[in-house]
Amino acid sequence: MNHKLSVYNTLKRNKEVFEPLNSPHVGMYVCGPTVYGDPHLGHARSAISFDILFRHLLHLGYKVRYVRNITDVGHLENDADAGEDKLAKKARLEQLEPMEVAKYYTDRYHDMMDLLNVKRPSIEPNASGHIIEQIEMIKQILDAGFAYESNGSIYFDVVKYNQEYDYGKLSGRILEDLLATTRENLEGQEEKRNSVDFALWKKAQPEHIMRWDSPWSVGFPGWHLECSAMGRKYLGEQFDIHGGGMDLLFPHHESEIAQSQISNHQDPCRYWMHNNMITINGQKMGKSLGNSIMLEEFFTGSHKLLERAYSPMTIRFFILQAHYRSTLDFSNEALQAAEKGMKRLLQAQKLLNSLQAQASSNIDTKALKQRCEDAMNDDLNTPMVIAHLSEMTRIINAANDKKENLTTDNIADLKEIFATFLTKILGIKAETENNQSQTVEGLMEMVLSFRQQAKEQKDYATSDKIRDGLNKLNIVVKDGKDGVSWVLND
RNA sequence: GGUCUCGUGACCGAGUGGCUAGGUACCGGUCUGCAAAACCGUCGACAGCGGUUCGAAUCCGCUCGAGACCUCCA
Repeated sequence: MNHKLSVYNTLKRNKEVFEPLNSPHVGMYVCGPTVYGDPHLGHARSAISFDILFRHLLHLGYKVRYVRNITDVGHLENDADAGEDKLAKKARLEQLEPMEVAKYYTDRYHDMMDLLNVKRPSIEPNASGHIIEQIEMIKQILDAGFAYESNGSIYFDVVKYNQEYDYGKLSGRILEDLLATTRENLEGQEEKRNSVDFALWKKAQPEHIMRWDSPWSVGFPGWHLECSAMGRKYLGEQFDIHGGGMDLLFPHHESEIAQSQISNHQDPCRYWMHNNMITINGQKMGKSLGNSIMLEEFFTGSHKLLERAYSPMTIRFFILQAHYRSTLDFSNEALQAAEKGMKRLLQAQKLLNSLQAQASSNIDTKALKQRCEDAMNDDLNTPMVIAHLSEMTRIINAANDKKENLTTDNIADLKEIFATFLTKILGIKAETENNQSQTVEGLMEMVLSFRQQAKEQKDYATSDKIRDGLNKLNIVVKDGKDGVSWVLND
């Protein structure tokens, strides 16, 4: 097994060699979506970033249990007691059962992730299905004396915690600063001892639909608790990797650490990994800013900022062209550049099957493969892998033009490299043909034979008419030196 | 206001001291009845100022600019 993988650990603010607690097993938890809205580009970035990690760990031979939750309860609208459960609020607006909304958007999320070729996690627990585990954890924290009850709600005592532990070790926050900079206009703070305290359990208001019984009140769990409870249940008191978007770093992940320290007497995980945001005109794309573009809008082109539709694979490749810890700026131009670049790689991969081998070569394909391995092992440097694949694409094309020699072994190596890195790890594959492709194939062959006939008779008026007509149907005819071919633009 | 991150050629985006990724666009070429596509090639940058160093996009300082978190957020 290759042990050279290093990852950037937010906790240490440095790259570290990855060493699992119980090799070859790896436990990995990633914060999943809140299912009260349609998935947008940001969801894709997080899911794809950790999909790459998942795939690479599998490639390295690890046995990975990948847990990604579905948040279907718990998030308060704000920290005030007026905070109505997000799902319930949405449900009221749409006159639907809360769980109906959750199911609908969970399915939507799955559909979009499938299109993006994101592997499904090993376990995908719902917060609503783990109320008992969450109550159990609250009891432990209460017993330890780090939480208190106030009017039926339970709060985590952050100030007390910070006297023995470090609330801020992950996010770099300093408690004094937090206490000094808390906003004054938030209401409902009177239940808390300190403004920084966060809810473990909230008593439900009468109009609150989603509610569960507990020793303290009929209510619902606080918003940091589900990940701690479900992570512990499925991965143990301490596991290897916890991931999520950078915007979850504080207070969500910081609070998870506090909860685990008290209930499990240790950090929940050893490596914290965070993907960066997607920006639009330099600003974070986010639901609250109202500037997010839904994934379906990309696939159909139905958004005013989109010049046209972009396929799921284009979106995936676009995301992988940037490192997961960098911000990535959206633009039509960048998307189209990604699309062309991706098609070029896929074309080269296809070309490998028809390449003629030569007796000797001065291309070192073993070294090229190692460079791809090294790039992935260096904190998942997917843009570097793509750069290497582009270099190989140039070589493949040159070999196809008889300007470069490749041996049988070279070609086999290249096939393996593309299959491993492009297909298996980056998860980039040719868009699936439509199911009528056989018919279309036959039709095209026939139409193009007519055109060929016209051309041979120098009847260019007819041949161009055929070509222009096909163009209008988004079929591009390509006259190459080895005959005619065509492609259906999407 | 506090904490932090970032500023790379027309655009996106790698690169933590010397060998100056990659993609797209542009331009040139190959191919072609023409065109498109495809392929090949070239050009092109490190926000500004100062410092450290034999040598800096890369380290340090300052200035300017952008952004993130501190409130639900991938």
